[in-house]
Amino acid sequence: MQEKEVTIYDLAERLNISATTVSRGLQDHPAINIKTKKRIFDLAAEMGYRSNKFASNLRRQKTNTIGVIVPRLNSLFMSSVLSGIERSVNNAGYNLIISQSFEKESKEKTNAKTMFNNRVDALIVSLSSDTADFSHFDPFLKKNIPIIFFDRTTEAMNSTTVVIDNFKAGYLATEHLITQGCREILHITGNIDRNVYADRLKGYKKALLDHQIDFREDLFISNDLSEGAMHDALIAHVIKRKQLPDGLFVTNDSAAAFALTILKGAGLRIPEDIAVVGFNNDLISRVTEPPITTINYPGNEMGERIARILIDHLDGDGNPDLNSQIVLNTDLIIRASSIRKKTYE
Amino acid sequence: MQEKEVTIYDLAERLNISATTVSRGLQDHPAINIKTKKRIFDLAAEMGYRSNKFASNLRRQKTNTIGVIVPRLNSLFMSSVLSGIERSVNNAGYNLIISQSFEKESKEKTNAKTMFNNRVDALIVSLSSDTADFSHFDPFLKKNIPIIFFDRTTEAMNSTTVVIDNFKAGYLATEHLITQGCREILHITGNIDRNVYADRLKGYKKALLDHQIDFREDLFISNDLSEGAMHDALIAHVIKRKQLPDGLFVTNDSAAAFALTILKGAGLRIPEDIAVVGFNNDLISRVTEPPITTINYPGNEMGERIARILIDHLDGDGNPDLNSQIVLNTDLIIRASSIRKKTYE
DNA sequence: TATATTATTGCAACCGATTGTAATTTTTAA
DNA sequence: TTAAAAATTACAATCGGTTGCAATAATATA
Repeated sequence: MQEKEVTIYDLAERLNISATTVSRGLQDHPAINIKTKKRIFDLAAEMGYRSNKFASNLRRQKTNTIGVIVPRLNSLFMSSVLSGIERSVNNAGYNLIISQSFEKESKEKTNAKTMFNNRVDALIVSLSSDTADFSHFDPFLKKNIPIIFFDRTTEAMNSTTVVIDNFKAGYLATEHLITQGCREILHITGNIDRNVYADRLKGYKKALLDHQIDFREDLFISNDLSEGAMHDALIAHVIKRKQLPDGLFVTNDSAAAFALTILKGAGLRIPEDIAVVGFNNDLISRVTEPPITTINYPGNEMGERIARILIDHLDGDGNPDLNSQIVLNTDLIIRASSIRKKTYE
Repeated sequence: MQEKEVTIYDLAERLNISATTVSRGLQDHPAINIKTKKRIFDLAAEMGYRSNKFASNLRRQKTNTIGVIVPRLNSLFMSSVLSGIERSVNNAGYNLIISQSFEKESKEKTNAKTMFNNRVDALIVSLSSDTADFSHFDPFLKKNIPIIFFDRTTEAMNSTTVVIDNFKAGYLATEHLITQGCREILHITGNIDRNVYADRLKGYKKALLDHQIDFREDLFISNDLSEGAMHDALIAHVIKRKQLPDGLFVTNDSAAAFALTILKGAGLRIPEDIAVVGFNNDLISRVTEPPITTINYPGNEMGERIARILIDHLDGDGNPDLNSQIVLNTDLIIRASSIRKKTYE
């Protein structure tokens, strides 16, 4: 039942030419006569030939595979990025192996090892929130396998990074809240060892500074952004203590949506009591009541950008200057969760 | 700079034994003396040896890779399933290649071809919504490569399928609305050539029947569940025509959330005017106002189940009875979007 | 001590494609 | 018509493990 696999030797035998010629013919090598190529392709199609990637990889020491390690797949942002990467990379003849770290350094290390053993030609990484040690990427560097970090990056390794301007985004979000009359703006974000959160925080602080508002430690919370964490943060630290801020800037839309729900559950009005701004422009930010003001995060564009850089590098002559810092632009998307002043006042 | 790759021949030479013994030693072959094994492992670690999967795959004609094709990654349900699959499959020493069809048959076909050429040991598929032709799976069948369909399945190929009881789920959702006093229940779902939507529709119809409510064609809409489609469906067909239903059962939570937002935007009260039930128990169903009653879809469990079946098959003696139909249980999760009667009435 | 068992290890072919170099054929130039 | 140049094609080694079978070493049995 199991059909025998067709090899270039089978094709060669049937065509009375050498396997070499078949191999070159299939690769459209210029040295092969066009008529011969046609005969090869025709027979290959007829016999249902498929190239054996392992033999090819083994010989060429290249896999045409790119590994991706991300914290999680389940956000609109992440799947947009992946979508962008996949499209570009596929067109260039590469495959993707995708894995999730589930925000854990240990899983990220395991994934990296797997990618390494699978001999990916390049690695694309968005770091897990608690990754502090980067030694799992050393093997790639040693073998000159390019790594690109995006979104959650690090300066600890000087690879290429692709990010948005998180500082600006944090600034815009905060300034918007200030413009809307907020003076006590709570900022809830992730592990500030991560660039994205650190930079947003810097933007937040700068906006406060520029508007003569003092930064207050008690208006800054760093947690894992889970529903439970948001609940604890808002209920225990804010609501029960009657330290009601008048603005809330949360570092992602899911967490912002949790926050919104929790605050409403506590009887607060959004945006009248507390104006809320999220981050990412995930679907979820548009279906809450009120919909959430957020930062647009151009995932697709980011993905395509990443792919292009890698492909140019891999298909080019591998020039080693693969450590540029690419910063994409972002915008603020204003929705009802933060509008407290008429624009035509 | 580029470090030379260490092979079993390097190890063999250093240990003064044959490559054969090294190979067997690394595989923990019983014929190899335990002391020899230790020497091999120690040296391997010291020299930074890594197995070359291509050479191994080439020789063994097996890749230890499992392919996954899904419509999209960006739903809590899908990423739960993948998470479940990945965990189990990783433990058993397999890798995953994941790709998205973006709900398009053409992309699904391309993905399938890629998987085939990458010689995955098995394929896991949730069909794109418009896949009507299944010939892209034929090559797998011919080569006895197992395929498991989950969620979006087909009976056109007799492979193993893993699904939830969509009929029951549809029934429960509908009956719940009826219990809440709804009599004109609009059902919006996807392409009913797909089992999931067809079965939910059957459940919907049966529930109506059991409660002496006639099925009305005008209370059934099949579309692509996008925001635009929901908008068109609700605005054009329902609201403008003043055919106000009193219940709405939407086949996934994102679409239900869109619907909720659109209806509220049109001035309708949920659940007083229209009670709403979604499907999947995605995060989004919990943050709308009101939160949406939905069907719990145990993604993780489904993923682990799929992985177990495959691994048992692959690691076992490949007994060919790989065409069972597995149906997982589901529940209704009641939230405010559908509660119109006090439970203690 | 001789012989039979059992435990270890190694030889050599093989998986299927790729590629430097050489050989052959075809085309062009003299 | 013949030598030189260009176009095609083929030989054979190579990539790095894997595995059937033979060979050798160690241990047990008579």
